[in-house]
Amino acid sequence: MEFADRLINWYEKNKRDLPWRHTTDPYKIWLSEIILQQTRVQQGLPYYEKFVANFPTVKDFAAADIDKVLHLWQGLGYYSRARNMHIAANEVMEKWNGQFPDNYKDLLTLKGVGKYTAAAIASFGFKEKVATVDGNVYRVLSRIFDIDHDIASGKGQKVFTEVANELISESSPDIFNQALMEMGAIQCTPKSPRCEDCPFVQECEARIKDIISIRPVKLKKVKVSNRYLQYFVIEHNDRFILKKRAEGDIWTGLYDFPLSETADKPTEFSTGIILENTGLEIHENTIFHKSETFKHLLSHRKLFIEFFHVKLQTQISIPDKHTDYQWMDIEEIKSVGKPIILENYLTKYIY
DNA sequence: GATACGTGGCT
DNA sequence: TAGCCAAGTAT
Repeated sequence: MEFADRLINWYEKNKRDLPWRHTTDPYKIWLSEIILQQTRVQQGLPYYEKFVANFPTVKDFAAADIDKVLHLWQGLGYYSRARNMHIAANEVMEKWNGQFPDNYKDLLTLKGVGKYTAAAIASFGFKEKVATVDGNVYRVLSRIFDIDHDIASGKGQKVFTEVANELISESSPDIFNQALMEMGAIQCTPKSPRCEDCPFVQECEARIKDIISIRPVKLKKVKVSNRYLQYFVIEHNDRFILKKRAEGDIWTGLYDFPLSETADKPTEFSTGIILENTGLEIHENTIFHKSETFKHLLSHRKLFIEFFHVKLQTQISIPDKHTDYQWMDIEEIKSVGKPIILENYLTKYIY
């Protein structure tokens, strides 16, 4: 039997029942694929359900308030995905008359839709014969065929894409793509792959050479650096000062508190820092509570975060130069997207 | 091509 | 613990 047929045969017997596998609606395929980028199925599932329920069509998504989109996305990470989806939804409405492009090339023009996602929508939604090449595919193909190209390199990605497009099923490219990724997800896993009942155990070159643990080859190593943040949780009459985070840094578009960042671990609390960074006159005796230091890991940063809860005795107005600051009550705070570490703090000390 | 961009699970 | 990884894309 051909590679594709054996793969699909395995898939039909072993596949998981996932909601986006019951639709060919390109909008829902798009939703699921963006959500699943760099994200485990178990983490993404509830978000998919939420987004489908809140925005049944791309028109609903396009018309939504970006703050609502980011709130729904809260906790999923890589928030540019949500911002780009909002842009892409509007592109679909304006440039494509509300209909998703029906081919790989045109799908690629949508914001946030790269090679993988364009191939996924084109094949799952329109049965176009184009291979989806994701982390699972790299792993499965690198092992079965002992391909030792670095998967982070452009050359490597080209090679894997060519191999996948040679293997892809003529009649069922969509099922083939699902099957190859499913193989990587539940059979040919990064650690402790289930080789015993793998349909390709006989010819898997990495298995034969006993080099499974070093396939795929991934050379790039992310360097993690530290950042030290001090947040000022300024309260008056059950309201708090929040600000929307600007472009060009982590958590763009989410809301957080006035902030002081230092290059090194902060040694002591300084009211001067608050004044300098928030423009707000705060005094030592108004500090109601200083939190423990929260450690928060991003993929490329290690954050050390302290929260200073300040209860103002008299109302102050926000200085003119801080137009991005605003007073919000608890209900408003709950309605906007925030970094998960802020949500954790709020749940522990404020809500 | 290198780097930025989240969060949570697993070892 | 620290590191790796999970259906990537933009710049």
